[in-house]
Amino acid sequence: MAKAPSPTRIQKKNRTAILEAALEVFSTHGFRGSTVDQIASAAGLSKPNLLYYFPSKEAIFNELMSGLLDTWLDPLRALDPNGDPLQEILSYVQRKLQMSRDFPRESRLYANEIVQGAPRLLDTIASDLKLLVEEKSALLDTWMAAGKINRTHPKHLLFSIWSLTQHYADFDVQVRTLMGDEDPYDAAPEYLETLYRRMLTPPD
Amino acid sequence: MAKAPSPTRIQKKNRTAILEAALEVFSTHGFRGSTVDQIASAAGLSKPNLLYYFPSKEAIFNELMSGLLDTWLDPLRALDPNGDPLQEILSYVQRKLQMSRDFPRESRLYANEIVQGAPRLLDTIASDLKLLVEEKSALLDTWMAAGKINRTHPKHLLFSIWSLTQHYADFDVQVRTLMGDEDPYDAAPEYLETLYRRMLTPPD
DNA sequence: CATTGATTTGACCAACTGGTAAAACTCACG
DNA sequence: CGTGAGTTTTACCAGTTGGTCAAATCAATG
Repeated sequence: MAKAPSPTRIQKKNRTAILEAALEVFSTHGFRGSTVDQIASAAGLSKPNLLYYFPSKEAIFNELMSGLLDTWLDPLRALDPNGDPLQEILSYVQRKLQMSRDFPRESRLYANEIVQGAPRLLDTIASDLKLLVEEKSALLDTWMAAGKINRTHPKHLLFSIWSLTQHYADFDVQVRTLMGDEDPYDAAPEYLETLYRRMLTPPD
Repeated sequence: MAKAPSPTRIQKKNRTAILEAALEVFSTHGFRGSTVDQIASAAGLSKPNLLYYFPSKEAIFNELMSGLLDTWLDPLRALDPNGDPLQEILSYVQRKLQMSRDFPRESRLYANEIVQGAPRLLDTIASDLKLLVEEKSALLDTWMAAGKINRTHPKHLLFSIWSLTQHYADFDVQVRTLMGDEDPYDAAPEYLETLYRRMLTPPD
């Protein structure tokens, strides 16, 4: 089906540059707010030259998005049914926080899309993500039933982890403005560790 | 300075309709993604007619934004130094959650703006909001010093409250998709109450 | 009911946007 | 060094967008 006519050295370099530039531009202006010209010049190309590598603005966006989603969900997939429940969750929180620090643009790209109603992403959420969330919610449920962690609403627990960790990337401007010189990521790991430890550690 | 030539009945009605329409459109598409035409027809006006009431697209946006920010910060302002610390914070969380439920578009409008770097809002954040945050952080500090609530980073505490409560409005599509029939706001109040009670209640 | 100021409309514009076509150039390979 | 595929550029187009303007219409007051 898919023809793979061995991409040229130049092709590889330019496609990479375009996707990198597109991430930068899309994540700061959203899909509609970004122009092909912006992406092209950010990638060091002319607009028609960029459109030689990708058929359309939407094609760039889609390739970027599908590439992102996979790695984005990796930490949740890694939640191990055989590990120590509390440690598994705390590690998940820290890994997620680390991703916000290392890939803030990816986080903002995703946030932009969801805030605006996820018009180009709803299908993926309703299928792939929903499946994964159901699976991991069930896992959390068994941990709670076994008394390994405090009983609470598993989905709200997941939402809260996403929300708290991605906040540092998505609201970066606000967070940094309000914290002044202090780097938000200095205290964030400990804050979240404490929060979820107190929330989830069962009594005695 | 400001001329106030007693607005007509029609003027009042149309300006209100425009701002309502603009809230709807801006909050779902962002500033750049929204068109004057969209706003105009959502308000039941023609584009030139809309521009008879507001000089430009940006003017509509600014008026909307400044009107929003004021009410948006009211719950935080209401944090009472003389109240019971834990109760004050828990009430603040619930009030903020209530606002997400009642005014999700306002929340998304704000989120859109911040995620994209707050180009039209940074000044306000750096002055008004920062001042308020400094004041309330200091208040939280005294509560912690007095042993009324657990010691933690006050600004991260505030960030986490904003993040968790606004998440239900900003990521509404995702939350509802993943929760299916269940209304997110059924369990959210209790979840957040539990979370912050466990986080902040000092050991007897 | 006439007139004057407020409101609305239709026609229009210049800048921008996503995308196309074909000519021009570059580069690896024989 | 020639040649053909791969790459880039120049010129262009049609649709959209924010905004203007003068003419037309409406509404309240005397």
